[in-house]
Amino acid sequence: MLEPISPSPPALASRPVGKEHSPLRDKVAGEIRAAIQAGVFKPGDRLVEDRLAEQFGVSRNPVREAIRTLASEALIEVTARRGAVVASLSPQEAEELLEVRATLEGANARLAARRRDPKTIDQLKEILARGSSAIEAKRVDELAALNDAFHTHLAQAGCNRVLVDLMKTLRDRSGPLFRGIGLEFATESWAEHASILRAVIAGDAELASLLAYRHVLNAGTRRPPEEAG
Amino acid sequence: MLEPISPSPPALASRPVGKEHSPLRDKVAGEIRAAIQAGVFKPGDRLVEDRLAEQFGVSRNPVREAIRTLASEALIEVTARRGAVVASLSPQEAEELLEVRATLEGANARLAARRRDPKTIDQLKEILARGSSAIEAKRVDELAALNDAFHTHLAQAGCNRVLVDLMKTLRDRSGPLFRGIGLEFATESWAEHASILRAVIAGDAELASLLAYRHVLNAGTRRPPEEAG
DNA sequence: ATTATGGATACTGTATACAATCTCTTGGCT
DNA sequence: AGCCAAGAGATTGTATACAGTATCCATAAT
Repeated sequence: MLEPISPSPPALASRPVGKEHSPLRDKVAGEIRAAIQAGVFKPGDRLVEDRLAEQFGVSRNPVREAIRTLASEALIEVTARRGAVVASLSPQEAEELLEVRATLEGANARLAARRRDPKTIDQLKEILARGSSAIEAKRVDELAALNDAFHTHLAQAGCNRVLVDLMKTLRDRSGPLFRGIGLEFATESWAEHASILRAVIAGDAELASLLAYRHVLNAGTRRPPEEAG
Repeated sequence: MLEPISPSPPALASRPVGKEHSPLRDKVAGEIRAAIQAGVFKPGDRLVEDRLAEQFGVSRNPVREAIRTLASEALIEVTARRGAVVASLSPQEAEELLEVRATLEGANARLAARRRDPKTIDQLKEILARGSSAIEAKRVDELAALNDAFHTHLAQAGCNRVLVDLMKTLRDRSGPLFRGIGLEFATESWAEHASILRAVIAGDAELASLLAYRHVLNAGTRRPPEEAG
């Protein structure tokens, strides 16, 4: 998670002839994002450029560019000449965020139900099944990834790229709210996923929209206001 | 628009002791943003770091950071090792973008109607009146700014900061679609603003939402698919 | 003519250096 | 003891340098 980023995955012999390697700023941004999602970097933690640069084995420049990107995603908060800290969600902000997410998830579910793309629906069924198994077997740790997969594929089913990108950003941003969720919560949440998918398959756009909207708000209310900013 | 950015507005004698000056990256980002909105930089135009740095009288570093920010806002498109170009909106993308904008404007109008903040409503009335005058006097050039002001204040009336920021970003992003609008279009659009505000004042949340939603979509359909990407 | 090939040029990616500013501590004063 | 000031250290802001790629054009071969 916090190890140096080799200039390129040293695949075979030596391949400094970068061909399909992404810029360091992207790798760094990805690492920091992952660290925030995983809770390695907690809300309020300072992100010191020198420190990050050293940890990743790069210069400060890619780090600074990564910071700008993450700031635009509201995952971190940057104050001029004072540096960046991991964003905190005040109860107020959390509520606002969930309201917007709910609205967009609702709009997307409506689109998905109108479209009913068989391929994507099959993938959603598959994910749903895997989630159910995980819950039955009480493998809670897998559920965060499966939840993300479900929402990602549902977004794809809506087939609106602007919406896909926005929902992903908002989902990442609201991530800290849902870390370390219990089995009980996960079960309810997963049942809601099933209902949403049923409505989508049935082509019931308004029901799908309403269920998706409430799914997000429900998730918020199940979780008491915490993580003050 | 494209003149050098002095390290700080050279107010009095010399004030290198920066106190309330913003970083160059922000000024540069602002300048580029403005240039895109104003049509000085057109969709597809390349943004060469060296060139920008020289034009603004700064080094490439602030320019690069500004580019990351603008890329996150989807105002420009960056390809690794190939640089940045001003974003183009394909008809498909434009439609998707307007659908999302309409959804969010609708959600926001609903919130605004529930809240009915007197102060903000007064400001909206004022803006509406000024726009009407401008239309009567056929001062079309003022309308872009007034339109933005109306939507900005309507967003404030909704009182959801997440929504405010998102809608602003999407509005900027859809800006190129509405450049150089005719008086006829502006008149229709402004009449819709009046209806929305009436619904908000009446506290009719569902009507306000519907009108705001349609207002955005109407604006899109009045304008034939153009600006291919 | 068309397509390859080579190299020159332009541009982006990354690192390093220095300046400006902030933060925190130390010392002195009341 | 408590508070203000000065200075040292830490950190961000900006500029510059160089390396790695991409792009373009001239030239040559088919």
